[in-house]
Amino acid sequence: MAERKVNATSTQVAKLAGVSQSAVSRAFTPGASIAESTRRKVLQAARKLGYQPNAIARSLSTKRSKMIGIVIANVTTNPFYPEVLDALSRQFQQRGQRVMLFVVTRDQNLDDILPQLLEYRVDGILLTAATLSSAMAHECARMGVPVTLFNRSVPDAHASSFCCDNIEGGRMAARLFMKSGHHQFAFVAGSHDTSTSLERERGFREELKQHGLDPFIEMGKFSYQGAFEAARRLMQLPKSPDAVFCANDIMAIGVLDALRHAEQKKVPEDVSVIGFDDIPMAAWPSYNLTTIRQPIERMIDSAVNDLLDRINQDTMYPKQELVPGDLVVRSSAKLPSGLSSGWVISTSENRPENRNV
Amino acid sequence: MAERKVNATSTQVAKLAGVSQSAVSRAFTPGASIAESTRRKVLQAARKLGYQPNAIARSLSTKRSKMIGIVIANVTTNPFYPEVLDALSRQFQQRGQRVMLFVVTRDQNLDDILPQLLEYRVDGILLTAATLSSAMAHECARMGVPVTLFNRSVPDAHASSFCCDNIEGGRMAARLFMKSGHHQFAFVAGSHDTSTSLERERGFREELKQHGLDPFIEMGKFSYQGAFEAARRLMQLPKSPDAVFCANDIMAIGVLDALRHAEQKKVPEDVSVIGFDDIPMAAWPSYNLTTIRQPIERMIDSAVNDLLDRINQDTMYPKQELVPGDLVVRSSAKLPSGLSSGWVISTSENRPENRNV
DNA sequence: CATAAATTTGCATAGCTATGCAAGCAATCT
DNA sequence: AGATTGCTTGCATAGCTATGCAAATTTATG
Repeated sequence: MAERKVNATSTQVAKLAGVSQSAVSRAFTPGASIAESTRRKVLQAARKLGYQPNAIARSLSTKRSKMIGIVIANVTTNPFYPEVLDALSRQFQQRGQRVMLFVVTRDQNLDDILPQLLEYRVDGILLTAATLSSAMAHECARMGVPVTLFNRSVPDAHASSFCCDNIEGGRMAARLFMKSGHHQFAFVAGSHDTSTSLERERGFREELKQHGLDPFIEMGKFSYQGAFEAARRLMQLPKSPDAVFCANDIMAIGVLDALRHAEQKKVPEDVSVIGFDDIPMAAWPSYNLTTIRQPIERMIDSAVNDLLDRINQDTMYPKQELVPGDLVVRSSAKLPSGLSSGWVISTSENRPENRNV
Repeated sequence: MAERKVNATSTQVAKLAGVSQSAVSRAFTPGASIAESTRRKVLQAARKLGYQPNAIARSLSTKRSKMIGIVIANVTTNPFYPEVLDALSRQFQQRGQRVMLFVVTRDQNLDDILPQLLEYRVDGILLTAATLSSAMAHECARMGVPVTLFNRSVPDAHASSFCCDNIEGGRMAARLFMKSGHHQFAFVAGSHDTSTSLERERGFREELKQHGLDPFIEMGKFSYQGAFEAARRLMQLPKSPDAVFCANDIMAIGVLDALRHAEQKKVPEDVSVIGFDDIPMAAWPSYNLTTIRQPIERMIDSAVNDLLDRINQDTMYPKQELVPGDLVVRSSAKLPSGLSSGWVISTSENRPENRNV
């Protein structure tokens, strides 16, 4: 590795091409004022020297890093989040933004890591499965860095937020259970301090309450294993539930496995299970999970657009958006008469399941 | 968002603290020559102005961005990779490096995206589930940016590479199958141009060949769905296999589901299945997959250490490391006499399965 | 107390690119 | 031909921090 040439600079390229350093800069700036002939000269010299513009220097000069900070949690415990990360990364990439990534644990304090993003002068911040302290929200606002929350509702008006309509999702689950004649209901929660879990629980509860019903609640810790154990506890109850709604799919799958393999229950004959998210595994024949689908692509599109818009015009106000989820009917929950497996029930239209992923 | 203060600079802090700009810089540089009393003055002024050092400017000045470029694929199709990403991100974070992330598809050409990393002057590059053209390897070497491959063997000597011993893994699978009296063997490949799949196939083949045996090969496209279909094709064969080794766990799970739900086969009574990776799902009671475990943490540790070492001393040569995998015995493959489920067979020791994740 | 040694400080500059401005130039119009 | 217009170009500087070096200050030593 002897030759380790030091990186060429625009000045060196300029010298070789016989032009000024400004010309080199302009040759690499789309839309800059430069004659086609000199641009060619510059590019040729650049190629000869292996020159590549220095994005760090550019960032310093333009005060735009073209980097977005993404903070994400649960990436190994819930397949929904790799899906989100993939879509986000692809979108930003396509819109000319780089991604600075932080993978955190649910209990990790963001107040330590947001400063690290701000230090690099990211143009915007996107938080997934993570919450924002209001001190930090304020700090970001002060630095003029817009923040968007994905899948968490917003603590104050300093940040945008894009969520699935969790409350309505919970209601849909409750309605489906009731229509198909269940009697004992249960909710397997993720945690007691996460808006997604709380809201799904609330919708579920409220809808049941209108019929004078009340669900058991068990804690599934947002994990397969936690939900597995929660299901076992539920089955110990004197009046064990025949309808279990879970705060997400990975927990629903844990519940299914516990029911079938540890409790000798048949699904959906003995117990019906509904999840939330519609991760790819939900469609596997081992599970065939009835669930509320979050329209990831649409949600991500909105979130990315909002963030980039707010980066480009700092007059814009943060926005809160609620995207409706779709009930995907498969066979982990008993069907009411008139409904058959393989249908997607959305607020606007119903259609056979036919997913392109 | 009226007040959007412009970010404070070290010069402003210096003025307020009544010291020079250099003093401010030194106050934020661990180990710099500065009196404790002035450091306190500086920090106090900094707090008052909400000053935070500008990492972009620092990078320009020090010629170290403290950023690592990570390129990763398959993040939604194989749970192994979220696991890898999580570990990598955590490790780098802990060692004071930021992560610039690119999520790619398997067919995407890295030659378009590596320049984007180099443009930001990342200190090093880590590629996972992605291959490196030798032109790009050369380019990185020329820029003095070390590259490490994770889970891909190396195309030339310009990059380090950390892999599980795939060939030996394939051999272990073949030996287990043969010891427990199987007769027809099959391998479900990922793709024909990926070193992991090719090497696992090679080990499997070679070991069988020593006993005059030869496996069927089917293509599973590195996905659940692809392997599901591959399994169905295998079962159409006149002498359908009773022992199927898959290039990874997610495909093994696809095969299991196809056997059970589409082909009415019992596992392992009719067909034995072995996977590779030991993703968390492999331990779920629905699957109980016998598999070759890749020791992720150990591999990541080595890879991260190697990369950081090469960043700090450019005299070091790239390294190729092969980490042995462990055979994890569960119940998706018939057991030879004397072996019981729940054991981990490694090259150095055998022990009951007891995993801390 | 005087001197040597060690520590702290500020000055000046490097690191690389983008861009406002004025000057240069060619093309167009009258 | 002379005046206008519009495009290109280079100059000079800003953007923010780190650091070698010499000067200034403090501490230790005899």
